[in-house]
Amino acid sequence: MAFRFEVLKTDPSGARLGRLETPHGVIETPAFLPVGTAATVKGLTQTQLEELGAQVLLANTYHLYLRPGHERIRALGGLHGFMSWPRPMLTDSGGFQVFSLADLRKINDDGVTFRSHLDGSEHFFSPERALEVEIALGADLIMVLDECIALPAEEAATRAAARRTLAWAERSRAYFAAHGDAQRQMLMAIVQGGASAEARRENAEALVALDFPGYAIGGLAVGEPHETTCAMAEVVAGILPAEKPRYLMGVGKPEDIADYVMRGMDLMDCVLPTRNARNGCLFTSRGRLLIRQARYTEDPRPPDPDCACAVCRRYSRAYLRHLFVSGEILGAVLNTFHNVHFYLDIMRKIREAISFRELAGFRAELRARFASGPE
RNA sequence: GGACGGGUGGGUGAGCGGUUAAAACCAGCAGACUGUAAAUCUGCCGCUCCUUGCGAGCUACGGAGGUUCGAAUCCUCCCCCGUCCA
Repeated sequence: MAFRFEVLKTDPSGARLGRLETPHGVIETPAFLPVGTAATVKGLTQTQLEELGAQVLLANTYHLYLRPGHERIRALGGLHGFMSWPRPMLTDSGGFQVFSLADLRKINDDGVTFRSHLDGSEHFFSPERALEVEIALGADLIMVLDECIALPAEEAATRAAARRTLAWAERSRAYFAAHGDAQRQMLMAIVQGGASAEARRENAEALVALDFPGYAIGGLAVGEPHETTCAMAEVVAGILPAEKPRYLMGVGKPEDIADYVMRGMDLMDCVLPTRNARNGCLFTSRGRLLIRQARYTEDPRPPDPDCACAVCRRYSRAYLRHLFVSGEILGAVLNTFHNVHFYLDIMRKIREAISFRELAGFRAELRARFASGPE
């Protein structure tokens, strides 16, 4: 059995400590996935990611299909061989691009027609086509194509997107049964339903009936209040089978992550640590630190005095500010290294807290410190 | 000594009679970023005041005069800078 998920321990809060076995190794959950859309976590080498303890990376089906092309990647050893990443990978289907590239696509029940942001050419993605590409890419965990809508949304639009996502999940399952290999890849369904508890519940129940080996919750963290995100995660978690992994897509802010874990989430990914790093925002145990600010010009302290990462052990705020302000590429690298460390470290501490059954206390402490502000 | 071309806000540099406190870019200051079209985007960026308003006053386009209802824009003189000719 190539894939096996096991819940080792639960916390009174609802958090789960688990292990997900994949063909490329074990993922200890809850886990955070650094985002490597174009087969690279922008700014970091694979060696650095290994040092940081990244267990699993996310890449993007749509972007890699456009460039360099999935067949090319297949011929070069799949995603793992191509990018030289020995550990587990997950590919997102392109469903998020339905949302983020809304101006460049048309959608109907058959699938999505994208106009490439690279050269304007048209490309049709159906649930089957997305899977064909994902099978070629060869990630361990692969996602069904879904329709991710913007929030707030009308109830009718919400339900239509959820219904379409469900129909596509069914087609995806059939296609994967015929063309995929369940020993090699785990196909995960995505629950939609916007900010409507009723739509979420209905969608989750229908998807559970299709018996996927794992489930994701999509369409959240697109601008709605944190309470809504939590409420939706909670509703869906109550329906998903306890013995299968759960992936909350696209979250979240550091101070919110424990809240999602407490709703029973096992996997999470987010561009915040990497994108914000490139834009000069460092996450520290005492909140966000905008390295460009004039106050750090002569500050000899490390970004986060309580951080043990290689950047904080070696470099000052003054130096990182200089690099950022000068547009030096090393600034982006060091900031990214620190931020990814920060996220992975939070998850490590969360796993530890669950094993001691004290996640609620850890969460409260994390939030309070994070809100105190740097200095 | 002569002939041209120039001197604009922290910098580069538009404007060439009124809608110009003065384009644009850079620098500076601040903010945003949630399954990455992002090393991106947004706001502020002469001074002072307040009832913070598409508010009021002041100062400003090398210097001094002048023309005009009105000048960074036109005229005169002066001072600088560049290129070329002696």
